[in-house]
Amino acid sequence: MPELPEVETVRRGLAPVMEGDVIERAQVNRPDLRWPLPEGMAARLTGRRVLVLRRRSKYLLADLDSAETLLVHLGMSGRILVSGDPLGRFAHDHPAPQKHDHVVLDMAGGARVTFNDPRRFGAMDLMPTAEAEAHPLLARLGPEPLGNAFHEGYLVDAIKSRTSPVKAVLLDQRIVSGLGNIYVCEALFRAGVSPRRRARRISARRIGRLVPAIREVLHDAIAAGGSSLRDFRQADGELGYFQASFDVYGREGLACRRDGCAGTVRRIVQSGRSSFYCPACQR
DNA sequence: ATGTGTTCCTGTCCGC
DNA sequence: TGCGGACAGGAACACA
Repeated sequence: MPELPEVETVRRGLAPVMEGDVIERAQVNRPDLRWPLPEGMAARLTGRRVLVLRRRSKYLLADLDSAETLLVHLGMSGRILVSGDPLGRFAHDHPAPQKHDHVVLDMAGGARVTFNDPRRFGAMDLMPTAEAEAHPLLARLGPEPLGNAFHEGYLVDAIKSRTSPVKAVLLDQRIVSGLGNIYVCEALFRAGVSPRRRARRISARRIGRLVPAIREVLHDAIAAGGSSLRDFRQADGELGYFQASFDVYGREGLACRRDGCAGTVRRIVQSGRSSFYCPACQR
């Protein structure tokens, strides 16, 4: 579910109530998500001050004053909601507990941070802050798509041996980290590249269009507070609204939105996932 | 090394 | 209303 823009939206919502504040109480309602939760997680979080809330790819990282870092991944259906914020930035009252509220953090300042994940594809872990980048889930991630290390020369080199369709290659987090099914489809549309095209068969010139297309669609989505399909919410419970700007994702059978294009958006399945594209303007 | 299919889990939607 | 099947924003894992 949440891709980079949604995770960044959550981070921006959580940072004002978590950074600098102390976790007064940590309630852990089940022993596992995708994997077992770390040993003694509740005790290791209780009384700890959150120094910084960072994002790496689709992971949230909270650096604590115990020199440990809490890693959170939202999987497909994970949500984090804030309530009870005394400064009025979020709902003042705590809502009734919901099914699948797996972890609840009460901050000393009054805010409550609730992690809810029906499908439990999400994950949490705790590690020494100094070893965060070496964590197995983070160590092999490719560059951030919005960072300086992601550029035309890098991408040309990274995919030059890849014979898979570019759609599958851009979903590979080792190539570039943070894209998911929606934003790969949308970026390929903006760049005019077919999701079916073999990665190594894309000219450098067209890769030169793909890189800014990826950056732009992510920037646009972050500015819109992410995309809300089914269950994504910003930390304050509001819906993101980027889904209204989708050109192809979920638009099977509808008219291509590019000016002057008479094409119809198609859906195909590639390595088990839906791809949406306009066959008339993506080559 | 690279490519592909399966799997984890719950919920929703659509057709009958 | 109920039931079965398809599908869902991820990504580790097993195996060709």
